[in-house]
Amino acid sequence: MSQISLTFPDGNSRDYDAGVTPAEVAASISNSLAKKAISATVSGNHWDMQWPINEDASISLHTMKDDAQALELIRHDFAHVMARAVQEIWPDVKVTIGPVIDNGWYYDFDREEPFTPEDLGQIEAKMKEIINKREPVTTEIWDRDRAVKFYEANNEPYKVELIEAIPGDEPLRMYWHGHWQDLCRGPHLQHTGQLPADAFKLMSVAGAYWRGDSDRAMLQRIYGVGFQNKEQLKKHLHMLEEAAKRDHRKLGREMDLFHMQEEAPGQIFWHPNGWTVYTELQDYMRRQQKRGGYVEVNTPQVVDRKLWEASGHWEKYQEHMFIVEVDEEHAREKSVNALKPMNCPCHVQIYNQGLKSYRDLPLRMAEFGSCNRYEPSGALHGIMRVRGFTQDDGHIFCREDQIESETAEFISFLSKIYKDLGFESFSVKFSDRPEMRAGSDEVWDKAETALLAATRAAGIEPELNPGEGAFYGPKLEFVLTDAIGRDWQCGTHQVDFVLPERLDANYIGEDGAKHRPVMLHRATLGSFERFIGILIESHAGKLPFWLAPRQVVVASIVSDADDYVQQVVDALTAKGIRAEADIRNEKINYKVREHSVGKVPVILACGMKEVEDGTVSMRRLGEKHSKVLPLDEVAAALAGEATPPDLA
RNA sequence: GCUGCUGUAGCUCAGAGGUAGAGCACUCCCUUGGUAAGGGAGAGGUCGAGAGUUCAAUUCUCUCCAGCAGCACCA
Repeated sequence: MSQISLTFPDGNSRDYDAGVTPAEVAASISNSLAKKAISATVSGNHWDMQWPINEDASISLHTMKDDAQALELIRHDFAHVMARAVQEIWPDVKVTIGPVIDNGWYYDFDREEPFTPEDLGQIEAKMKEIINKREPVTTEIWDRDRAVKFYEANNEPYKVELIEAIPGDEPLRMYWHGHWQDLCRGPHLQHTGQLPADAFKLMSVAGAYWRGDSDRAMLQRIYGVGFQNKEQLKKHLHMLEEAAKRDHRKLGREMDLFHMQEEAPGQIFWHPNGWTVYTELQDYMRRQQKRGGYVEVNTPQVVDRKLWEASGHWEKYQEHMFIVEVDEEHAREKSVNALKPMNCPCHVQIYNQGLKSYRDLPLRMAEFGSCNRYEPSGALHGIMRVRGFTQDDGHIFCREDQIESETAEFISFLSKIYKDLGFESFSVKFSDRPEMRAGSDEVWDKAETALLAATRAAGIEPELNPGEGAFYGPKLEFVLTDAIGRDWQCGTHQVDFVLPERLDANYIGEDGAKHRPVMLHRATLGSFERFIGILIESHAGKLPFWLAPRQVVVASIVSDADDYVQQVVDALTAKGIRAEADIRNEKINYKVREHSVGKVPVILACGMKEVEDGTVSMRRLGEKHSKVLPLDEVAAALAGEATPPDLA
């Protein structure tokens, strides 16, 4: 038998017979390592303890102390054990797939009856039973025919379909967890007893389409979370509880920012506090846009379907538009209109007024564009996904050779703004051509190449998001995450060769001939609604002082200080600070508590001592102690903090 | 839109086949209190909407509406 050489992390190497498994390698080192080992990395690949190694390689053996490998294996094995538990309890349930995700795993099942929360408890108990049996995990390679026949015999149509979708004729790997088996790429743990029976929890059941296709069967998905030990599980569950406190829907109520109600689903009633945040942010954006060389415009809300047909939106998005029909009773002719679902076609209309010269390009046109989209009911989510919203929209009409510089400029424009708003880092995704699209492949090639090159030139290597582009062009998405880690697209930058063509936009070039401009669609915040939702969650309601709707509450400790409180409020207001008096007949403790819950950043308490000395007792949100300071000093300092970052 | 769950006072929630309760918030009174809830009294609800079963429905059934989680969608 031929020999191979395995190199260990410490640089030493040893010879083994070809076909040696990591389990045998571990055993050759020590008994305890053989027991503790969970998997190996062999020449960079995560390797099952049972898989043979046939050539020279580097090898490192993993134990539960190696977080990345341990968590992957634990969660993956939990998924299998859960599926086995489900089939042991309900043998008629059909299995599908069960991947590892952040913090845990899920597994999709086909079962007539829905799983209930009580079922989850039963499944957990069965899982613990399986884990405690410490049964070996074993693997075998099968050919396709055998696997297909096996699953057909076991009445597992989803597995048959999965196998048939695997290209080529490669042999398939099967895994056994005790007597239960599943088609699986692996790797897995050595035996079920390596799973921490006290470090997992089944979280929820939800529907999910088979293969992510809404035309196919709706399966039942069970989500679980799993960790190396009980403490980490506890920590995770605690983190979820804390995250729930940052939910913008909850804080929106506590801070009296906005509300929503049945009569206007997916639309927001902004209260004075929330509207203060909104307008403060809008003022900031307006200043940024001016500096960025944009001209601001405004366009109609109700627009005849003819324009949407011309732009191509009618065909693709008709179902998702609010339709406004005007009948003969109201007008001489019947017309069908749509509430503007986006601003681009309207901006082209402005562009198309008068002849444009190449000297006019790039033309950067911005609008705080109010849009309405009839979003599917299930998509609505607080103020993050709504049916009525305002984009900080903009379209840059430019020449092809300006795409790169305009993209670079936008990325730096956006980065500066995100930084000002407290987001030092964000992820960038590049989405290319979707299946249903307008424009020829040549045009798409051109647009994708240009956008990607420009992004890389700006020093960003985006994550690829295949097939997720807009119907008229590829896009960059600037993604932020909410309190519990859900991703939300905020900023976007899209290259579009299609709309200018459809809506016949052009300019006169240096050569005196007509040319087609390129349109760059871009939004920085995305929509004020979503961005404010993210802002609230990421700051846990403690907005930066300049954005805080109520910046200072001046509270009297005794009623003899009421007049002084009013003087303090006046002094702060004169400096542009949003200050209000609280001279209610309540104890200072009560006032402090109430305004802390309301996330007011600064409370200035005034008793007779402060009245006599011309001072205030300042307490900042979250701090335990207060400081007595001269009023002038406090007013000057707070005025500085109240200045937006771009004006400071 | 799909699967599942939920809908009772402004908020958080309890409740039962015989037309409802708590805490906080609100109003009034007492209290002038030094940094996260002082005390008392009062007011407040077509129990999401509609239909059905029943002597009787807020409670059971169905339909619709809205919300929550996930999926699908996201110009």
